[in-house]
Amino acid sequence: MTIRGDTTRKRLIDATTALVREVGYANVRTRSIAVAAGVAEGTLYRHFADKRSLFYAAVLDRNAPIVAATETLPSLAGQGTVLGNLLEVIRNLAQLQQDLLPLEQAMIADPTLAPPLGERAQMPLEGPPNDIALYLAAEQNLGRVRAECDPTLAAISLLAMLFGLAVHPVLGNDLAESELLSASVSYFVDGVGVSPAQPKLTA
Amino acid sequence: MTIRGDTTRKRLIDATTALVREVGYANVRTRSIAVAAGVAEGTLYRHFADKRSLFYAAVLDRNAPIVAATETLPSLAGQGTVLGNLLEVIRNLAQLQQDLLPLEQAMIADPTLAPPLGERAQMPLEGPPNDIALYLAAEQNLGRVRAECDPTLAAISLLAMLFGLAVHPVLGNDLAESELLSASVSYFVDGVGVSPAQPKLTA
Amino acid sequence: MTIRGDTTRKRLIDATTALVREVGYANVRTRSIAVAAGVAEGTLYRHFADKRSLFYAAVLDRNAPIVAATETLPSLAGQGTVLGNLLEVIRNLAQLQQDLLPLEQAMIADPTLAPPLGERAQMPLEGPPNDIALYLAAEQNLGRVRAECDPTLAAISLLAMLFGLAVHPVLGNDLAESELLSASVSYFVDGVGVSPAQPKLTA
Amino acid sequence: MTIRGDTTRKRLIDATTALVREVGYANVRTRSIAVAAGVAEGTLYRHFADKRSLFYAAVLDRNAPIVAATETLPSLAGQGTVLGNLLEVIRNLAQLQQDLLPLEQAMIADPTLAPPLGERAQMPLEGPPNDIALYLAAEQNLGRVRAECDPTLAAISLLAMLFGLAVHPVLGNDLAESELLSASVSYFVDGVGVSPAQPKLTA
DNA sequence: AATGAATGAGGCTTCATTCAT
DNA sequence: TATGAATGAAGCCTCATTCAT
Repeated sequence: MTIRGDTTRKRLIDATTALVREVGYANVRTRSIAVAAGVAEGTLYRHFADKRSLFYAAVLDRNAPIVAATETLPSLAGQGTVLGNLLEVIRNLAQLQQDLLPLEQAMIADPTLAPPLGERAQMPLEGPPNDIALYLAAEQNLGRVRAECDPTLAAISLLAMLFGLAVHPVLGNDLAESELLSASVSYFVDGVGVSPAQPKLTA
Repeated sequence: MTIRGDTTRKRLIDATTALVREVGYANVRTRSIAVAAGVAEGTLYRHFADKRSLFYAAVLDRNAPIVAATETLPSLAGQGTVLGNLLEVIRNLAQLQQDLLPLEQAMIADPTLAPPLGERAQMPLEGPPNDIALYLAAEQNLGRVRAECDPTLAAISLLAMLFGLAVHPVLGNDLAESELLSASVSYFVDGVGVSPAQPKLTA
Repeated sequence: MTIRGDTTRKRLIDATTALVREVGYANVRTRSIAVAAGVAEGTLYRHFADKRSLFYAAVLDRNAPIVAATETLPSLAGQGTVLGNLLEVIRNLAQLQQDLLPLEQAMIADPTLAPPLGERAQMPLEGPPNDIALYLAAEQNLGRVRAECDPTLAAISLLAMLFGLAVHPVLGNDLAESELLSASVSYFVDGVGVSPAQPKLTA
Repeated sequence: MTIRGDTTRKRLIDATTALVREVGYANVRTRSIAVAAGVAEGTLYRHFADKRSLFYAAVLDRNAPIVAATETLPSLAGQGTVLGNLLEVIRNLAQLQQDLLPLEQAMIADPTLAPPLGERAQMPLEGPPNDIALYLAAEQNLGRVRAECDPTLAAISLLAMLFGLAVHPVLGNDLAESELLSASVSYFVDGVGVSPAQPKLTA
């Protein structure tokens, strides 16, 4: 592809992301995408096999920085506090998810959009759960995470909570900075209960 | 409505719910609904103004038992354990959500489906967050939930987690009975971290 | 189907036949068909799965009288003259082929239109070649057709000639009544050559 | 045209012929032609005004050898046998027609492809009917063809038969060598009938 | 109330052709 | 001359909805 071609491709992806966020995938028309991208409708099909493929390209495009953002998490084990480290990462993810979420939502709501096997590996959140699980395991070795905790299940729980919070429009759009998010992560790390039977001592 | 009419209405709703779960809202056709319900296409419009209304009726229909499922929770404060009480309720919700979730998903993914103002009050999960918050507050008064915990935020966190777990097809379909769910609730109550600065001893 | 439905179906088929003859299959638009039939475009798809199916239905519809036209031929063996009998049948076929030919042409020119296996048995000319072969065999038994003649090959030859004549716009549209047609059949029966080595005697 | 240009032109024509034979004219895309010819899509329009012109060029290209194939026929009058001479020519034509036929078919099936007036004169089979008619007339003078035979009509009949046989996929692809073809020509020359009223004895 | 044929707007996609490089 | 990205008109088909029966 030439520079011109790459530019067009990028504009199509950006237009798609923006439109999905605005009106939802089901209401995004190829016509609208073309108009928003400033190209002819037919041009879309020089760059993507069909509407669905463009949609995936958009998801993957947006996902890259998200995956990258959690890659460094495991190396932070032992530094700062567990809560601080997780909160930092989750905030990052929350921020980036703003773009990704509507796209991901559509995929969940419409089985037809199930990703082709070849691309599933790079789909959203493939990296983060793993990175978070690795981090929790590392902290577990250092005694800063409870021994009974299953790092994998815990990572899924945490991300599920983030997803749930992001989806439900309880608050405005500033989830990343919201008190709700930090409170949630705090509950995840420290729990809400007071369990006398479990004397949590020092690490 | 005659008896026959009520029956038809119910069959249309059930057919809708089933189809949404099977193929996703985006792929549910009024034709399919009519066929599944065993009526003619035109009949649908005798019972519902349009497809969207039928969809809402289905959501409300499925939401009722979910709302009921948490109603008794606040009265359980002080009995059993916090973890046990929450787990029981969450499992119930997970079970009941199987029908509702796909419908709710569609509503979130497609702005066009934003509920008409008149019906918004009865929309999903209006009851549960409140009931759970009431319960947590009651337990807080009893000293079984940490004082720093905000009952409302905590209730939202917990349900967000449930929602996230239910939506993402991480495991099989039996979330209600899964280890993942109980582990998640456990982390919510007890936390994953070992916080030296907070010697949880007193009640 | 109701009477109303059958009527619509017939009108669609007639419109298709007419349009194919006028502009060729490749240039027939579903829109044009609908307009010509006096129905909405969508109606077409209540009666036929797609454009191709409508096309087939039209072919089969037109083919029926053609097949019928040759069915009585074998029973004429021994009556009149061979030339007369064949000419009569061929003229009939030429007449009827006026509608069918453009449809058949399209099918030959476009491999995409190859008939589904289920319908192939009823495709054009399945009957005629057989009927003509039977007739020639019967005449052969009566000594009015040369013993060296292979009835099947001969039937194919004759129909091929008819097809070729019909396709090539050598003359106007009145092939059935043309001198060319009768001359051709005459050559087929009597030959153009004068072969001294083959003393054709009495029957 | 430079040498390169001529080569490209030839490759485009060959690619077109090959594609029409493989997938049918209706399914030949300018894109496919360009790919098959190993050039860019735009290049096609440097050598031909449009797709239709390329198509005609291909027809003419393939028609040349066919026209040539019958040129010597008239001079063979009186030599060998009438059947032998015609069979030889028809076999040649059958062989050569393999490329031309699909192209010609498309032209017949699609009125849109009616040749521009300027090129009509050189259209397919302009030579053969004439050559064959000349040959038959010459043989008629020699007494080897029946006096009642109209050479022009007979030539058309014979070629129509060839066309019909070639178009209909009755047998495999080797019509030129098939028994069907030789039998057909034989019927044309000697007839299938035994006509008592016409004692063919003299030359 | 029920039926199901008919409607028709509009979506996705194709593809011959153009044009800047 | 060649390239190939871009164009945009137009086709086939879908499907929620209407309406005569």
